[in-house]
Amino acid sequence: MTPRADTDTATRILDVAERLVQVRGFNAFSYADVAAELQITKAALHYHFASKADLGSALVARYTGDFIDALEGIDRTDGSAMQKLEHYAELYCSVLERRRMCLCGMLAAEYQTLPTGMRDSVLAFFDRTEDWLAEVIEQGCDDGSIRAAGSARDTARLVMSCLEGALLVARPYGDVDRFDAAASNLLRTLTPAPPTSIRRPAHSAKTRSAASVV
Amino acid sequence: MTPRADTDTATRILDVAERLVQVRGFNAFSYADVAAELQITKAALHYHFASKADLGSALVARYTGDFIDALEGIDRTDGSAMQKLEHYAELYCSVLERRRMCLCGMLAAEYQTLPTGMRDSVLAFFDRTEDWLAEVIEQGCDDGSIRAAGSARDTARLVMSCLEGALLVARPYGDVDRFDAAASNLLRTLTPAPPTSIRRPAHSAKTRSAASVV
DNA sequence: GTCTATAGGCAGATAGAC
DNA sequence: GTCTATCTGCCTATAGAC
Repeated sequence: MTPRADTDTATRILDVAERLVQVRGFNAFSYADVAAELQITKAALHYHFASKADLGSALVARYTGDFIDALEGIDRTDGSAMQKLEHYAELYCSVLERRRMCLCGMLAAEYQTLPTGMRDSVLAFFDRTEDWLAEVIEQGCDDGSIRAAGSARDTARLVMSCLEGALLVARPYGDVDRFDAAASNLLRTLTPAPPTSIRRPAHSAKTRSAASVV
Repeated sequence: MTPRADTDTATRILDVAERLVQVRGFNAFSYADVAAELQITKAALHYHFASKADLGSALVARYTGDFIDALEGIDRTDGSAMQKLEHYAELYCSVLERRRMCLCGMLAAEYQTLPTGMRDSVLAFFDRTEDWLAEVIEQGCDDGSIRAAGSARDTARLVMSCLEGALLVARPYGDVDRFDAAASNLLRTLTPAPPTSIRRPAHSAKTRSAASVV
Protein backbone atom coordinates (compact mmCIF):
# COMPACT_ATOMS: atom_id res chain seq x y z
CA MET A 1 0.00 0.00 0.00
CA THR A 2 2.56 2.54 1.10
CA PRO A 3 5.46 3.22 -1.26
CA ARG A 4 7.90 1.87 1.31
CA ALA A 5 6.81 -0.59 3.93
CA ASP A 6 9.33 0.43 6.58
CA THR A 7 8.35 4.06 7.19
CA ASP A 8 5.22 6.02 6.50
CA THR A 9 5.28 9.13 4.38
CA ALA A 10 4.63 11.60 7.16
CA THR A 11 7.63 10.31 9.08
CA ARG A 12 9.90 10.44 6.04
CA ILE A 13 8.76 14.00 5.40
CA LEU A 14 9.60 14.94 8.98
CA ASP A 15 13.00 13.23 8.74
CA VAL A 16 14.01 15.14 5.62
CA ALA A 17 12.53 18.45 6.76
CA GLU A 18 14.20 18.14 10.14
CA ARG A 19 17.60 17.69 8.56
CA LEU A 20 17.03 20.58 6.17
CA VAL A 21 16.00 22.92 8.98
CA GLN A 22 18.94 21.90 11.14
CA VAL A 23 21.38 22.43 8.27
CA ARG A 24 19.84 25.35 6.35
CA GLY A 25 17.24 26.91 8.63
CA PHE A 26 13.46 27.15 8.51
CA ASN A 27 13.52 30.10 6.12
CA ALA A 28 15.99 28.47 3.74
CA PHE A 29 14.24 25.22 2.91
CA SER A 30 11.14 24.72 0.79
CA TYR A 31 8.47 22.16 0.12
CA ALA A 32 10.16 21.68 -3.24
CA ASP A 33 13.40 20.61 -1.51
CA VAL A 34 11.63 17.97 0.54
CA ALA A 35 9.49 16.79 -2.37
CA ALA A 36 12.50 16.38 -4.66
CA GLU A 37 14.39 14.37 -2.10
CA LEU A 38 11.46 12.03 -1.44
CA GLN A 39 10.47 11.94 -5.12
CA ILE A 40 6.93 13.00 -4.45
CA THR A 41 5.14 16.21 -5.40
CA LYS A 42 4.67 19.36 -3.37
CA ALA A 43 0.93 18.72 -3.42
CA ALA A 44 1.46 15.41 -1.63
CA LEU A 45 3.37 17.26 1.07
CA HIS A 46 0.47 19.63 1.58
CA TYR A 47 -1.79 16.64 2.09
CA HIS A 48 0.28 15.58 5.11
CA PHE A 49 1.15 19.05 6.39
CA ALA A 50 -1.29 21.66 5.13
CA SER A 51 1.06 24.58 5.63
CA LYS A 52 4.73 25.14 6.29
CA ALA A 53 3.79 26.40 9.74
CA ASP A 54 2.07 23.09 10.45
CA LEU A 55 5.13 21.19 9.32
CA GLY A 56 7.33 23.39 11.48
CA SER A 57 5.19 22.87 14.55
CA ALA A 58 5.23 19.09 13.99
CA LEU A 59 9.02 19.22 13.70
CA VAL A 60 9.47 21.03 16.99
CA ALA A 61 6.98 18.75 18.76
CA ARG A 62 8.72 15.58 17.60
CA TYR A 63 12.20 16.94 18.26
CA THR A 64 11.27 18.02 21.78
CA GLY A 65 9.72 14.66 22.52
CA ASP A 66 12.77 12.78 21.26
CA PHE A 67 15.07 15.05 23.23
CA ILE A 68 13.12 14.59 26.45
CA ASP A 69 13.19 10.84 25.83
CA ALA A 70 16.97 11.02 25.51
CA LEU A 71 17.20 12.98 28.77
CA GLU A 72 15.05 10.39 30.52
CA GLY A 73 17.33 7.72 29.10
CA ILE A 74 20.24 9.53 30.72
CA ASP A 75 18.37 9.54 34.03
CA ARG A 76 18.01 5.78 33.83
CA THR A 77 21.79 5.31 33.61
CA ASP A 78 21.99 6.11 37.33
CA GLY A 79 25.37 7.79 36.91
CA SER A 80 26.53 10.75 38.95
CA ALA A 81 25.12 14.17 38.15
CA MET A 82 28.39 15.09 36.45
CA GLN A 83 28.21 11.97 34.31
CA LYS A 84 24.69 12.97 33.32
CA LEU A 85 25.98 16.34 32.21
CA GLU A 86 28.63 14.61 30.15
CA HIS A 87 25.94 12.49 28.48
CA TYR A 88 23.96 15.66 27.90
CA ALA A 89 26.95 17.23 26.17
CA GLU A 90 27.29 14.11 24.04
CA LEU A 91 23.77 14.69 22.71
CA TYR A 92 24.89 18.03 21.35
CA CYS A 93 28.14 16.58 20.09
CA SER A 94 26.30 13.97 18.04
CA VAL A 95 24.26 16.74 16.43
CA LEU A 96 27.45 18.48 15.36
CA GLU A 97 28.95 15.24 14.06
CA ARG A 98 26.06 15.10 11.62
CA ARG A 99 26.91 18.68 10.61
CA ARG A 100 23.69 20.03 12.07
CA MET A 101 22.62 22.75 14.46
CA CYS A 102 20.26 21.98 17.34
CA LEU A 103 16.82 22.33 15.75
CA CYS A 104 15.59 24.75 18.40
CA GLY A 105 18.88 26.64 18.45
CA MET A 106 18.43 27.24 14.73
CA LEU A 107 14.83 28.28 15.26
CA ALA A 108 15.91 30.58 18.08
CA ALA A 109 18.07 32.47 15.59
CA GLU A 110 15.10 32.75 13.24
CA TYR A 111 12.66 33.42 16.06
CA GLN A 112 11.40 36.80 14.86
CA THR A 113 10.36 35.34 11.50
CA LEU A 114 8.74 32.14 12.77
CA PRO A 115 5.00 31.50 12.45
CA THR A 116 3.59 32.50 15.80
CA GLY A 117 2.42 28.96 16.52
CA MET A 118 6.01 27.73 16.53
CA ARG A 119 7.43 30.32 18.91
CA ASP A 120 6.00 29.06 22.17
CA SER A 121 7.05 25.52 21.25
CA VAL A 122 10.64 26.61 20.80
CA LEU A 123 10.66 28.31 24.19
CA ALA A 124 9.05 25.21 25.70
CA PHE A 125 11.98 23.13 24.42
CA PHE A 126 14.42 25.40 26.24
CA ASP A 127 12.26 25.46 29.37
CA ARG A 128 12.03 21.69 29.62
CA THR A 129 15.72 21.21 28.91
CA GLU A 130 16.55 23.81 31.52
CA ASP A 131 14.27 22.10 34.04
CA TRP A 132 16.04 18.79 33.52
CA LEU A 133 19.46 20.43 33.84
CA ALA A 134 18.48 22.31 36.98
CA GLU A 135 17.34 19.10 38.60
CA VAL A 136 20.57 17.30 37.67
CA ILE A 137 22.66 20.19 38.95
CA GLU A 138 20.69 20.35 42.16
CA GLN A 139 21.31 16.66 42.61
CA GLY A 140 25.01 17.13 41.85
CA CYS A 141 25.36 19.88 44.42
CA ASP A 142 23.88 17.48 46.98
CA ASP A 143 25.97 14.43 46.10
CA GLY A 144 29.12 16.52 45.72
CA SER A 145 29.81 15.72 42.04
CA ILE A 146 29.07 19.31 41.00
CA ARG A 147 30.20 22.61 42.41
CA ALA A 148 28.01 25.44 41.06
CA ALA A 149 28.93 29.08 41.60
CA GLY A 150 25.35 30.35 41.22
CA SER A 151 21.91 28.84 41.69
CA ALA A 152 21.03 25.52 40.03
CA ARG A 153 18.66 27.38 37.72
CA ASP A 154 21.28 29.93 36.64
CA THR A 155 23.86 27.21 36.20
CA ALA A 156 21.42 25.22 34.06
CA ARG A 157 20.95 28.27 31.85
CA LEU A 158 24.69 28.73 31.63
CA VAL A 159 25.25 25.13 30.57
CA MET A 160 22.48 25.14 27.99
CA SER A 161 23.52 28.50 26.53
CA CYS A 162 27.12 27.44 26.41
CA LEU A 163 26.46 24.23 24.52
CA GLU A 164 24.05 25.91 22.11
CA GLY A 165 26.69 28.55 21.46
CA ALA A 166 29.50 26.03 21.09
CA LEU A 167 27.38 24.25 18.49
CA LEU A 168 26.61 27.51 16.73
CA VAL A 169 30.26 28.53 16.45
CA ALA A 170 31.91 25.14 15.90
CA ARG A 171 29.64 24.04 13.08
CA PRO A 172 30.84 26.57 10.47
CA TYR A 173 34.37 25.40 11.16
CA GLY A 174 33.33 21.77 10.74
CA ASP A 175 35.42 21.19 13.84
CA VAL A 176 34.11 18.75 16.43
CA ASP A 177 37.21 19.23 18.57
CA ARG A 178 36.31 22.89 18.94
CA PHE A 179 32.98 21.89 20.44
CA ASP A 180 34.55 19.21 22.62
CA ALA A 181 37.06 21.63 24.05
CA ALA A 182 34.37 24.13 24.99
CA ALA A 183 32.11 21.46 26.49
CA SER A 184 34.78 19.74 28.56
CA ASN A 185 36.22 23.08 29.62
CA LEU A 186 32.76 24.14 30.79
CA LEU A 187 32.13 20.94 32.73
CA ARG A 188 35.57 21.22 34.30
CA THR A 189 34.52 24.53 35.83
CA LEU A 190 31.62 22.69 37.47
CA THR A 191 33.75 19.85 38.81
CA PRO A 192 35.39 19.61 42.21
CA ALA A 193 37.81 17.09 40.61
CA PRO A 194 38.53 17.28 36.83
CA PRO A 195 36.10 15.10 34.79
CA THR A 196 37.24 12.74 32.07
CA SER A 197 37.01 13.95 28.46
CA ILE A 198 33.44 13.75 27.20
CA ARG A 199 34.32 12.05 23.92
CA ARG A 200 37.38 9.87 24.39
CA PRO A 201 37.50 6.96 24.76
CA ALA A 202 34.82 6.00 22.21
CA HIS A 203 31.27 5.54 23.45
CA SER A 204 29.28 2.34 23.59
CA ALA A 205 26.87 1.54 20.78
CA LYS A 206 23.95 2.11 23.15
CA THR A 207 25.10 5.60 24.05
CA ARG A 208 25.61 6.47 20.38
CA SER A 209 22.18 5.20 19.52
CA ALA A 210 20.53 7.26 22.22
CA ALA A 211 22.48 10.32 21.16
CA SER A 212 21.46 10.15 17.50
CA VAL A 213 17.75 10.60 18.17
CA VAL A 214 18.08 14.32 18.34
CA MET B 1 22.96 67.04 -3.35
CA THR B 2 22.33 63.97 -1.27
CA PRO B 3 18.79 63.44 0.06
CA ARG B 4 20.06 63.82 3.63
CA ALA B 5 23.17 65.76 4.39
CA ASP B 6 24.15 63.88 7.51
CA THR B 7 24.64 60.35 6.15
CA ASP B 8 25.32 59.01 2.68
CA THR B 9 23.04 56.47 1.08
CA ALA B 10 25.43 53.52 1.24
CA THR B 11 25.80 53.98 4.99
CA ARG B 12 22.06 54.22 5.53
CA ILE B 13 21.57 51.07 3.47
CA LEU B 14 24.12 49.26 5.61
CA ASP B 15 22.49 50.51 8.81
CA VAL B 16 19.05 49.23 7.84
CA ALA B 17 20.31 45.97 6.35
CA GLU B 18 22.46 45.31 9.39
CA ARG B 19 19.52 45.63 11.72
CA LEU B 20 17.33 43.45 9.51
CA VAL B 21 19.95 40.70 9.36
CA GLN B 22 20.52 40.82 13.11
CA VAL B 23 16.80 40.63 13.81
CA ARG B 24 15.48 38.44 10.97
CA GLY B 25 18.51 36.77 9.38
CA PHE B 26 20.21 37.07 6.02
CA ASN B 27 17.72 34.73 4.33
CA ALA B 28 14.69 36.51 5.74
CA PHE B 29 15.27 40.07 4.59
CA SER B 30 15.00 41.44 1.06
CA TYR B 31 16.06 44.41 -0.98
CA ALA B 32 12.39 45.37 -0.95
CA ASP B 33 12.45 45.61 2.86
CA VAL B 34 15.44 47.94 2.86
CA ALA B 35 14.12 50.01 -0.04
CA ALA B 36 10.74 50.51 1.60
CA GLU B 37 12.31 51.65 4.86
CA LEU B 38 14.62 54.14 3.14
CA GLN B 39 11.94 55.18 0.65
CA ILE B 40 14.10 54.47 -2.36
CA THR B 41 13.71 51.80 -5.05
CA LYS B 42 15.29 48.38 -5.24
CA ALA B 43 17.15 49.52 -8.36
CA ALA B 44 18.86 52.24 -6.34
CA LEU B 45 20.01 49.59 -3.87
CA HIS B 46 21.52 47.57 -6.69
CA TYR B 47 23.48 50.64 -7.74
CA HIS B 48 25.24 50.72 -4.36
CA PHE B 49 25.43 46.96 -3.80
CA ALA B 50 25.17 45.04 -7.05
CA SER B 51 24.08 41.80 -5.43
CA LYS B 52 22.79 40.64 -2.09
CA ALA B 53 26.06 38.77 -1.63
CA ASP B 54 27.96 42.05 -2.05
CA LEU B 55 25.74 43.73 0.51
CA GLY B 56 26.24 40.84 2.89
CA SER B 57 30.02 40.95 2.55
CA ALA B 58 30.02 44.69 3.16
CA LEU B 59 27.91 44.15 6.28
CA VAL B 60 30.31 41.60 7.75
CA ALA B 61 33.34 43.74 6.91
CA ARG B 62 31.91 46.83 8.59
CA TYR B 63 30.62 44.90 11.60
CA THR B 64 33.96 43.20 12.14
CA GLY B 65 35.81 46.48 11.89
CA ASP B 66 33.48 48.16 14.37
CA PHE B 67 33.78 45.23 16.74
CA ILE B 68 37.56 45.22 16.60
CA ASP B 69 37.49 48.96 17.23
CA ALA B 70 35.39 48.34 20.33
CA LEU B 71 37.82 45.69 21.54
CA GLU B 72 40.71 48.09 21.06
CA GLY B 73 38.73 50.66 22.99
CA ILE B 74 38.50 48.17 25.84
CA ASP B 75 42.25 47.66 25.69
CA ARG B 76 42.76 51.39 26.14
CA THR B 77 40.81 51.41 29.41
CA ASP B 78 43.81 49.75 31.11
CA GLY B 79 41.58 47.76 33.46
CA SER B 80 42.38 44.29 34.72
CA ALA B 81 41.91 41.35 32.37
CA MET B 82 38.73 40.42 34.20
CA GLN B 83 37.40 43.94 33.80
CA LYS B 84 38.13 43.68 30.08
CA LEU B 85 36.06 40.49 29.94
CA GLU B 86 33.25 42.29 31.69
CA HIS B 87 33.39 45.05 29.09
CA TYR B 88 33.43 42.39 26.39
CA ALA B 89 30.26 40.86 27.86
CA GLU B 90 28.69 44.31 27.89
CA LEU B 91 29.17 44.53 24.13
CA TYR B 92 26.98 41.46 23.73
CA CYS B 93 24.51 42.72 26.29
CA SER B 94 24.03 45.94 24.36
CA VAL B 95 23.23 43.90 21.24
CA LEU B 96 20.51 42.06 23.13
CA GLU B 97 19.11 45.24 24.57
CA ARG B 98 18.44 46.34 21.00
CA ARG B 99 16.65 43.01 20.47
CA ARG B 100 19.29 41.80 18.04
CA MET B 101 21.50 38.77 17.61
CA CYS B 102 25.24 39.18 17.04
CA LEU B 103 25.49 39.65 13.25
CA CYS B 104 28.04 36.89 12.85
CA GLY B 105 26.26 34.61 15.29
CA MET B 106 23.17 34.93 13.11
CA LEU B 107 25.23 34.28 9.99
CA ALA B 108 26.85 31.29 11.68
CA ALA B 109 23.40 29.72 12.00
CA GLU B 110 22.76 30.38 8.32
CA TYR B 111 26.30 29.43 7.33
CA GLN B 112 25.42 26.60 4.94
CA THR B 113 23.22 28.89 2.86
CA LEU B 114 25.53 31.91 2.74
CA PRO B 115 27.15 33.09 -0.49
CA THR B 116 30.63 31.57 -0.43
CA GLY B 117 32.25 34.98 -0.34
CA MET B 118 30.69 35.69 3.05
CA ARG B 119 31.72 32.49 4.78
CA ASP B 120 35.39 33.16 5.30
CA SER B 121 34.57 36.64 6.58
CA VAL B 122 32.28 35.21 9.23
CA LEU B 123 34.98 32.81 10.41
CA ALA B 124 37.48 35.67 10.38
CA PHE B 125 35.24 37.57 12.80
CA PHE B 126 35.32 34.66 15.23
CA ASP B 127 39.06 34.18 14.75
CA ARG B 128 39.88 37.79 15.50
CA THR B 129 37.55 37.92 18.50
CA GLU B 130 39.05 34.72 19.81
CA ASP B 131 42.58 36.09 19.35
CA TRP B 132 41.70 39.15 21.39
CA LEU B 133 40.11 37.06 24.13
CA ALA B 134 43.05 34.66 24.27
CA GLU B 135 45.42 37.56 24.74
CA VAL B 136 43.31 39.07 27.51
CA ILE B 137 43.00 35.72 29.26
CA GLU B 138 46.71 35.11 28.96
CA GLN B 139 47.28 38.47 30.54
CA GLY B 140 44.78 37.67 33.27
CA CYS B 141 46.47 34.41 34.13
CA ASP B 142 49.70 36.36 34.54
CA ASP B 143 48.35 39.22 36.64
CA GLY B 144 46.19 36.86 38.72
CA SER B 145 42.80 38.38 37.83
CA ILE B 146 41.78 35.23 35.91
CA ARG B 147 42.00 31.57 36.79
CA ALA B 148 41.53 29.44 33.64
CA ALA B 149 41.05 25.69 33.87
CA GLY B 150 42.29 25.04 30.32
CA SER B 151 44.57 26.87 27.89
CA ALA B 152 44.02 30.54 27.15
CA ARG B 153 42.91 29.59 23.63
CA ASP B 154 40.36 27.03 24.82
CA THR B 155 39.10 29.40 27.48
CA ALA B 156 38.71 32.12 24.85
CA ARG B 157 36.61 29.75 22.75
CA LEU B 158 34.53 28.85 25.78
CA VAL B 159 33.85 32.50 26.60
CA MET B 160 32.95 33.43 23.02
CA SER B 161 30.73 30.38 22.52
CA CYS B 162 29.03 30.94 25.82
CA LEU B 163 28.15 34.57 25.11
CA GLU B 164 27.00 33.80 21.58
CA GLY B 165 24.81 31.05 22.97
CA ALA B 166 23.48 33.18 25.79
CA LEU B 167 22.49 35.77 23.20
CA LEU B 168 20.89 33.12 20.99
CA VAL B 169 18.75 31.72 23.80
CA ALA B 170 17.94 34.89 25.74
CA ARG B 171 16.74 36.88 22.74
CA PRO B 172 13.56 34.88 22.04
CA TYR B 173 12.59 35.39 25.69
CA GLY B 174 13.22 39.11 25.40
CA ASP B 175 14.96 38.72 28.73
CA VAL B 176 18.16 40.66 29.32
CA ASP B 177 18.45 39.30 32.85
CA ARG B 178 18.71 35.80 31.44
CA PHE B 179 21.77 36.88 29.45
CA ASP B 180 23.25 38.76 32.37
CA ALA B 181 22.94 35.77 34.66
CA ALA B 182 24.71 33.49 32.19
CA ALA B 183 27.47 36.02 31.52
CA SER B 184 28.21 36.87 35.14
CA ASN B 185 27.96 33.21 36.11
CA LEU B 186 30.51 32.39 33.41
CA LEU B 187 32.91 35.12 34.46
CA ARG B 188 32.58 34.04 38.07
CA THR B 189 33.97 30.64 37.13
CA LEU B 190 37.04 32.43 35.77
CA THR B 191 37.56 34.56 38.85
CA PRO B 192 39.74 33.81 41.84
CA ALA B 193 37.56 36.27 43.81
CA PRO B 194 33.92 36.87 42.73
CA PRO B 195 33.62 39.76 40.21
CA THR B 196 31.08 42.52 40.49
CA SER B 197 27.91 42.19 38.41
CA ILE B 198 28.57 43.06 34.77
CA ARG B 199 25.58 45.38 34.47
CA ARG B 200 24.95 47.00 37.82
CA PRO B 201 25.70 49.70 38.75
CA ALA B 202 24.94 51.63 35.56
CA HIS B 203 27.78 52.22 33.12
CA SER B 204 29.33 55.49 32.11
CA ALA B 205 28.07 57.24 28.97
CA LYS B 206 31.40 56.55 27.30
CA THR B 207 31.14 52.81 27.86
CA ARG B 208 27.59 52.73 26.54
CA SER B 209 28.64 54.61 23.45
CA ALA B 210 31.43 52.19 22.71
CA ALA B 211 29.11 49.25 23.29
CA SER B 212 26.44 50.40 20.84
CA VAL B 213 28.71 50.32 17.79
CA VAL B 214 28.15 46.63 17.32
C1' DG C 1 -2.62 9.59 -1.05
C1' DT C 2 -0.71 11.18 -4.93
C1' DC C 3 -1.00 13.43 -9.08
C1' DT C 4 -1.22 17.68 -12.82
C1' DA C 5 -1.94 22.25 -13.31
C1' DT C 6 -2.06 26.69 -11.83
C1' DA C 7 -2.87 30.71 -9.05
C1' DG C 8 -0.81 34.80 -6.87
C1' DG C 9 2.99 36.73 -4.80
C1' DC C 10 7.68 37.95 -3.88
C1' DA C 11 12.55 37.15 -4.73
C1' DG C 12 17.03 39.06 -6.90
C1' DA C 13 18.52 41.25 -10.80
C1' DT C 14 18.82 44.16 -15.27
C1' DA C 15 17.86 47.74 -19.11
C1' DG C 16 17.55 52.08 -20.14
C1' DA C 17 15.44 56.91 -19.35
C1' DC C 18 16.35 60.99 -16.72
C1' DG D 1 22.12 58.27 -8.34
C1' DT D 2 17.62 57.33 -8.77
C1' DC D 3 13.86 56.15 -11.37
C1' DT D 4 10.12 52.97 -14.14
C1' DA D 5 9.42 48.82 -16.10
C1' DT D 6 10.23 44.25 -16.65
C1' DC D 7 12.38 39.55 -16.62
C1' DT D 8 12.89 35.06 -14.78
C1' DG D 9 12.46 32.06 -11.24
C1' DC D 10 10.98 30.19 -6.90
C1' DC D 11 7.78 30.35 -3.17
C1' DT D 12 3.38 28.64 -0.58
C1' DA D 13 -0.90 27.06 -1.44
C1' DT D 14 -5.18 25.28 -3.79
C1' DA D 15 -8.45 22.86 -7.15
C1' DG D 16 -9.77 18.91 -8.89
C1' DA D 17 -8.71 14.35 -11.45
C1' DC D 18 -7.42 9.66 -10.46
